[in-house]
Amino acid sequence: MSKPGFTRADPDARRLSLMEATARVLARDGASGASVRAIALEAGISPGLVTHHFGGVDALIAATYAHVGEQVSAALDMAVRRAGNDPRARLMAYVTASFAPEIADRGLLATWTAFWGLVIARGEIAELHDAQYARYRDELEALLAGCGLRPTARRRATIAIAALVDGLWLELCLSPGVLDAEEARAIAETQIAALLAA
Amino acid sequence: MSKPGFTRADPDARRLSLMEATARVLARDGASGASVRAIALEAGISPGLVTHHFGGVDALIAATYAHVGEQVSAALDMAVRRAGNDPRARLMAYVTASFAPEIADRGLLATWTAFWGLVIARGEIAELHDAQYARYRDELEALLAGCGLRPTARRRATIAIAALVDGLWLELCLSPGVLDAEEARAIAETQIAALLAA
DNA sequence: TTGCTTGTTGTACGATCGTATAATAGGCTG
DNA sequence: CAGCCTATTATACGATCGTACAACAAGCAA
Repeated sequence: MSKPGFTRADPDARRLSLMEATARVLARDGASGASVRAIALEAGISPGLVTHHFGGVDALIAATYAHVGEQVSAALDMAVRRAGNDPRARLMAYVTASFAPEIADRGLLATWTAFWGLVIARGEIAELHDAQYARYRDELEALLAGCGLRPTARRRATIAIAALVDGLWLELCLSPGVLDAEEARAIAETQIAALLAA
Repeated sequence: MSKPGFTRADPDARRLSLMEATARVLARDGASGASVRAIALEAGISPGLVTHHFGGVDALIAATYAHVGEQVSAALDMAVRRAGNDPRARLMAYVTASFAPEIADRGLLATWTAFWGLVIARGEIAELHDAQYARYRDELEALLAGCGLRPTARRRATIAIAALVDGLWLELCLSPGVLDAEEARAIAETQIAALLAA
């Protein structure tokens, strides 16, 4: 029983740990610091594995974006499930969860920022963003439907709330001193109330 | 009268042309493509001039951000001035101008994205963002005051509208297919009406 | 145990990065 | 015209980039 020089991991597990390492590097050093070597060092493995498992750095960042998006989506869904059955409470839980410390996080913004940079530089990646954002909007629209908003008004209300939440989230990440999560929640609640009253 | 190998430009003019070249490169190739050599090539000068005039690439990008911010601010002010004297019309002109093709532009988003990346990687640059965004919010708040919004409600209304406009602008840049400038304007108008009615 | 598959490492290569530096030359001053 | 100032160029250097590739070894199958 000699100690092995390295452990042979399941490919999926290795891919997962690489994506998590990428997210950490992105959060710490920003997009320009997310090199293959830095990510491999963070994950505790050799740089060559990035090519082996993902074929390239762009693909790894794209996969990381998708993975982080899944996590965020899961966290929001969890918040909705915990909110009980009242439609209005469910909607507010969804929105409020976006301002929780784990979501309105500068590191998470770094992941998004890096990905937006890829969207611009390489057009084909834009489809990934569109798909992810469409799903986000669909969930929001379903919650709005539950609140009794009539179908013709749903589309614009969905876009409005999504934009408002995105803007509040962005400012919460970039300038935490300007407003806090509670105020963001209060602002969102006021606007949502106005939308549902119409 | 022999043709000169290069023209000796006024330092301020050269700095300006370098910032404009940086914005173009950022728009075309994204943050990762904005290297000293690429920018110098775009500006039609030698790479060494970047160091000479700005001392480094980060400073050039920061200066470009400030410059582009000035231009955007000027464009919004111009829209307000053209709107006449009606306070409500002035506010809507300010907001609507944010969705104009020159502002809701993917290239402009690239500049912002690159800068947000710097904000994360190098904390001292965050102050520049805070200052710029504070000025933006101040202008918005002044327009809201003109509409007769009582002082205690101004702060939150300002943040709400700023966030909404930012979110709409972001989505307009990233996924032009989802909504257009006119729909963004209509959504903003509805929300603003609700805020002013309260 | 033996053999095979393949995850993993380490190294190496060419390209490109940011920046420092010396030489060049435009353009104004006297 | 002579002379200075400095914007500008061209080159060079070390570091780091992404990726390719061959050798190694972990772990399962037989």
